[in-house]
Formats: sequence, C-alpha cells, structure tokens
Amino acid sequence: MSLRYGMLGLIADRPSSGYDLLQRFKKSLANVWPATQSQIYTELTKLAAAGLLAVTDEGPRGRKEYSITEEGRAELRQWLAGALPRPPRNEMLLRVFFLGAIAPEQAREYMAALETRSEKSLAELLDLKAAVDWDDDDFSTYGRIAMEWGERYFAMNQEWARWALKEMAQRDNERGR
Amino acid sequence: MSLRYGMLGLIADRPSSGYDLLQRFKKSLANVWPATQSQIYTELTKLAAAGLLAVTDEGPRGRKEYSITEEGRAELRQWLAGALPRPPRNEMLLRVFFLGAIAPEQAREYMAALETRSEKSLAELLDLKAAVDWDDDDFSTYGRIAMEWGERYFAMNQEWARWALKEMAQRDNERGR
DNA sequence: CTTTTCATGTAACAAGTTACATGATTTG
DNA sequence: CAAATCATGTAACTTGTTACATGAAAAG
Repeated sequence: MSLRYGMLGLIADRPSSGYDLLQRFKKSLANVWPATQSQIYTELTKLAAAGLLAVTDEGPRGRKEYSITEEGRAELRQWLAGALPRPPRNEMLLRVFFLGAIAPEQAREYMAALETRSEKSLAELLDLKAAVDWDDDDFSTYGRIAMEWGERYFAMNQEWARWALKEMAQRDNERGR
Repeated sequence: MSLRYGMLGLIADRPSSGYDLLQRFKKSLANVWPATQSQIYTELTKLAAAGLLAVTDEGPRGRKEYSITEEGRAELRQWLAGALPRPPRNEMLLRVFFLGAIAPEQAREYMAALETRSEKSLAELLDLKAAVDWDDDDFSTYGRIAMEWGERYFAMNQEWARWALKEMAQRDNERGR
C-alpha cells in the first residue's frame, strides 16, 4: 500500500515517467522502500485510472510523463497525517532468537557479519551524503533528516553487534571452564 | 518465508500446538515477527506435510502438539547459516521524505508522535525485561541480546526524533525572518 | 448455565516478487 | 550496425491480512 504513496510523493515533487520513477526509487528510496519495475508500471496505471495522477506529456518510445492531480495531493496528505505505521518485521532479529540452534562459532559469524555490514552501510551512506548536492527545499531538508536516521541506525547496529559478540564470548568462556 | 523458520525455531526450543505457538508469538516475537492465527495453522499443516514437523501428542479439543524432526532442524540451521537478510522496508522513514507536502505544524506533529512512541516502546520493553525470568539457556541468552537491540533502537529513535524537531524548528524560524 | 478460553480450520483479498515479453532510440 | 539505454506492459507465484466458521472444555 505504501508503494502508491511513495510514487505519489515523488511525482508531487516532480512529474516523472515510469522509467524516471524506477531510477528515483533506486537512487533515493532504495533502502527505505524498494520498488520493482513491474510494480511501478502496474501502479501507475491504477493511479491514473483513479484520477490521482494524470498523463501530462508524451515523449519518444511511448514515454508517458505523469503529474499529480489535486485528488492525488489530497490522498498523499491524508496518508501523511494518518496513524503512525507499525514497525516492520525484522528477520535479522528473528534469527538472533534462534542462534542457539547452531554452533557457537557459526553464531559468532552471524553477528560478525552484521557488524561488518553495518559498518559498510554507514560508509556508503556517508559517501552518498557527500555526493548529493543539498538544496534547501523541502525534499532536501527531509531527505537529510531521513539520512541522519540511517547514520544513527547503522552506528547503533554496529555497536550493538560488537557488544553482543563480547557477551557471547564471555558466555562461551564461562561454559568452557 | 521467515514465518516457517520462526515456527521451527520456537518448536525446536519446545514442542507446541498451534494455539501455544500463537501465544508464544504474541508474547516473545510480537515486535519482531507478528503472526496471525490463520497463518500459523496453515503453515503448521504444510510443515508437517513436508516432514519438518511431526504430531507427537494429541490432547482434548482436538489439540495437536508438534515437535521438530531432524529434517526440520536441518532446515532451521540452514536458514540461520544463510546469507544476511536484507533490511526491511521502512514506512515510517518513507513518510519523512514527503513531509514537505503537509503544513509544517503537521510535520512537527508526526515527528513528535514518533518521539512519544519511541519513549513508550522503550518503557514497555524495560517492563517486559524486568518481568521475564531469565535463564541461562540459549533461548534466554539470545533473547536478551535481541532485547538489547530493542532498547538501543528505541533510544536511538527517540533521540533522532528530538534532533529532527530542533532542525525543523530552526528552519521554520529562518524562513519566518 | 453462561462466559471465557482453548482449539482448529478455510476463503477471499491485497501486496510484493520473479520472470517473461516486446520494441524504439541513442551512442560508439 | 551492434550494444546500451530507454520505455512499457503482463502473468504466475508467494506471502501476508481479514474475515468467516465451528465447536469442545473449563471456570465462575
């Protein structure tokens, strides 16, 4: 359901074709709300049929550029003002619960991989942050706020994984005695 | 797909009926991997048909108790040792990107609600932590590690939301001038 | 004897993924 | 002219949600 709002939000910022949207999803929303090509085109048709988007230009190779309508804007605002979304399922944590089912060494590897990935993700995010040319429009402002969340999130994960590895090592030691 | 492993993991720890599983999901995995009654019973049937679980006891009111089989254990281990899961979609953050589409006051309310909820979730988690009687078995050990993640996560979210509110206020002030 | 809890199951729907399928235009 | 990029669309499948449907046993 959020896909449609992601699309509405991007198009509200700037009119786009399906292809444009696909690139924009990849570039700016990949880590927040991935979308596939197939999904985007299907939803585009539905949104246009519902009157939330309208084709405002056509280009070569059948390119259709969509713009948001007033109804679309209203729908977007309603979503933004709605009840807080519930936190998503977390497969990474689910696995942690069951780490007792594998050998301690393998469990350690899992946590170590999480630590490494968090570190890498953080580095990538910082690169991206440096590469983007930040405006002072709404989209940039809130984009920076979202990015700040990512930085804090990855840093937290890294620290937690490191802490967990220590806890696990300590427990293994005590057992060894 | 993870549902089945969540079920396998719980049953590996202790044989359970569908009803038991439903309670256990609610009690310990609700925030990590919610599961509905309908899903659980459907999957239980499939897992038994696939030989990953077996009915090892029957009680009153048609109660069937399932235990994990060796094949089931192997399947669980394989999942645990597999590639890292990708981070989930994040609707909460997706909304942040588009906060420019509503009035500043409403955007402020959204962030304030996030802050409040994080604080509340953290408090609830700490209550739960105090209520559980922690063993030193695997399940408790990794349960505590997962809970630690929750604590850090909610704290991080609260701090971030507070920071974002300041950023937003500052920007509004600058614009007002 | 009434309500709550225990207990299981099915069906319709919504959202997301993967794979298939096609073709025009631009660039080297 | 060959390859890359632009551009759109459909179908089958998987996962998850909501609602429907039923009934036995325990507790007050």
